[in-house]
Amino acid sequence: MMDNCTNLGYLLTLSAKLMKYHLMKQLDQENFTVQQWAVIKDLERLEGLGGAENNFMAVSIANRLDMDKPTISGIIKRLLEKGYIEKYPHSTDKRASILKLSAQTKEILPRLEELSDQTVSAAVVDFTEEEISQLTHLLFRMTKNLKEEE
Amino acid sequence: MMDNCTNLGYLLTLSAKLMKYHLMKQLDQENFTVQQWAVIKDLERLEGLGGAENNFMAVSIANRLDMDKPTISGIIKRLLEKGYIEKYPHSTDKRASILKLSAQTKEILPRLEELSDQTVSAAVVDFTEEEISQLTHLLFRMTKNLKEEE
DNA sequence: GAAAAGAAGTTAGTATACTAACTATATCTA
DNA sequence: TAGATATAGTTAGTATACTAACTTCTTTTC
Repeated sequence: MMDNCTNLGYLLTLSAKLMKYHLMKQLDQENFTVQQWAVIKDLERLEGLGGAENNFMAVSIANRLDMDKPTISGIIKRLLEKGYIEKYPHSTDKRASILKLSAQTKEILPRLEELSDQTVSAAVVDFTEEEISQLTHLLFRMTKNLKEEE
Repeated sequence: MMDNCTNLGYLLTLSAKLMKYHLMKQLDQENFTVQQWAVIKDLERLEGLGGAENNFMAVSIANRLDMDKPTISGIIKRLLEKGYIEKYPHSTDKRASILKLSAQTKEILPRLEELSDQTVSAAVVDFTEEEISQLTHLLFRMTKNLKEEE
């Protein structure tokens, strides 16, 4: 039982690392990192839903993507520098900013989506639909267990 | 299909990150990082097998743990600084060093093992033996697919 | 046996993940 | 309404993951 668990921890870490590395290689073609893509993807989803401006604050993005504030602060800084997102003042909170995707980014989004999908597809190339569902379900439960441990 | 794949990528990354964070918290009690523990664990396993001295070179450890040379170089440097490992000259290759666990580290190993096992156990607390085997198997296949993509 | 190619490890740089501490602003409490 | 507490975001520091380039040494080639 314990041997299996140790192997599980190692395989989880290794598979996530390999997946991230492959995705990094793909996104690098368009000058994005994996984390930058995750932020872009999150903003796209929220813009599609048309939610309140508070959803576009750095702290909200950080919460949704399970990131630390200094981490999201740095990522946003670099996305602003690259012109991939734009920053607007919050209507009532002077501390906060509202972040939006730039036109340039919206234009390239389908391409990034494609690159991302290719990576995951390559990882499960020989999986059945049921196996993919199973893996997703098991990972979700694991995530839930770990979050409850906090 | 594509939605499920996107969710899979996200869950894989998230679960690995949560697992690593929990392990980090545990190992921090003994002033180890997750990567340092992985290196220690790898050396312990090899010392147990009593293999050739080449197995204890930095490049060999890097290969076994799927790490880059600069990365392993930095980790080993910090482990040496902490006194957790010791460095000896290679018998024939002046470029290389042989790395061994210090007595201090060997003493604390059972404790680190326990902390590590606790983390993984917490993640699969409500899993059956079969589910753990299944998850391990699916992750292994995913890893294999991604490595073949290189 | 000398030159070319390859390998072990390090350095420099960028991006991130995290803790701790900070500034400025908002909210809560007595 | 003033002081206490909390929050949004940033800075500083450490550790890591990666690319590129470097030094030193070993192996291969002609």
